[in-house]
Amino acid sequence: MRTSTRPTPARDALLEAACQLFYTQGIRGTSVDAILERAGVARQSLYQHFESKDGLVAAFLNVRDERWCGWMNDFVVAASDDSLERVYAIYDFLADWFSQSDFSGCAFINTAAEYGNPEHPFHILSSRHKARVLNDIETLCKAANLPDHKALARQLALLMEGAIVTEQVTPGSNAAAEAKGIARILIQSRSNKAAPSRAVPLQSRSKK
Amino acid sequence: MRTSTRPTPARDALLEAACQLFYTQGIRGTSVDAILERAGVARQSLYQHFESKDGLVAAFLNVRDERWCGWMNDFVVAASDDSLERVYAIYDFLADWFSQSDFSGCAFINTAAEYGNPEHPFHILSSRHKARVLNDIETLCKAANLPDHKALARQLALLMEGAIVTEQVTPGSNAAAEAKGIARILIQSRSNKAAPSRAVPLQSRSKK
DNA sequence: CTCTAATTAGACCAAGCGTTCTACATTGGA
DNA sequence: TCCAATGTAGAACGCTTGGTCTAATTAGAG
Repeated sequence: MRTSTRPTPARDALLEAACQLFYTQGIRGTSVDAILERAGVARQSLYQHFESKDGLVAAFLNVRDERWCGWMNDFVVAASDDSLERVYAIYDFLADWFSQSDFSGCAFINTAAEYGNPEHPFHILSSRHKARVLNDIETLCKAANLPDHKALARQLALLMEGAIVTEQVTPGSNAAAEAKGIARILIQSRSNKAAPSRAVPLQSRSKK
Repeated sequence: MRTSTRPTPARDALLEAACQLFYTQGIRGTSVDAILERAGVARQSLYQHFESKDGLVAAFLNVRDERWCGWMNDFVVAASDDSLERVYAIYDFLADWFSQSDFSGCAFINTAAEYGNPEHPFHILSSRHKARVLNDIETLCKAANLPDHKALARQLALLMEGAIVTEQVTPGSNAAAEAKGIARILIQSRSNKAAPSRAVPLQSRSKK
């Protein structure tokens, strides 16, 4: 019998249970039995749709990547029409995320922590996800006409990581607001630097 | 038979093996057997000196906390006599750490990732460690006479976390230098803010 | 020497793990 | 109606896990 990749009720339930459990309990901390119970699905169904537990993990990481990037992009687009405000909205998105009751840090940071070897397939998926996020942030910075947008995006991404783990290790530390404050300083200092004259420009570069 | 807490060759070997393996492979990813083999010690010795695997984990987290903070403080003290330079040296310490062949991120971030529940004893130890680190950074900022040193320390700590996970998930990303660059901007922007006049001060605050 | 504590080697155990297998029920199109 | 796909329930397998037990050996202090 071959493992089918087509979506079906059982497959969906498994993937959904996997998303919740792998994220909140960790991968090694989640047993196949726990997933089956949560999904309310027979043992055989798992191995009908996925090669193994590891196959289910890979599927989880892929949908998590897709969904998370979608959440962030949807949020910043909904947050404002102004492209600079959208950059700042990244950190409002974080604050929103952190306040969710099942927030357990970044699934990909956690996965990279569990599978420390950078050659491990799961670790590779994690760094690929981070590359995509960086790319999305670059796009936002470019849209806002921010100078040196690639370097800025790297800085903003680092702030994001810092906020995520700070809030994870020490919940309630308001790390999203902290990161947003730093981002503001970075962006303002960059705008100043880009100004041709030695004096601080009095009018702001963006329209509104 | 009672578990002895006094240091002895076998106990030391166990703790050392635990430090290496728990750090690089994760806690759940390290079996008792693997520790015994690495320590070159009999099974019984483990349970003579530690209540259980979890007891050994707790011991590991405590010595890791002690050692890591010691490493950082020793590094910044050795780096310079100038108290401001010592603040910046935090990120040189990170670069040094990242370049070590067994670098696997922060043991405490990893532990908090593995044990997501904030009530879990290991998670609590992790956030306690981060509180100590924050305190050490505060002390450095205060020594450098930096205005609003507690708030600044929080920012610098967030940068540190960001650098650590960035380098962990994506090795070779030069995250320590990136974080140091941001720290420089933060500190300079703070110094400007503290200056009484509207103009940018021309002479630097530190002597060298 | 002798007592005591530390250590060793390895069998052993119950529980959990991921995985496979068998057997049966449901269902929807050809 | 029949077929094939999809599902269920649950036993079973082989391996690993953390932890216990027994018995023998080592080594330092009085």
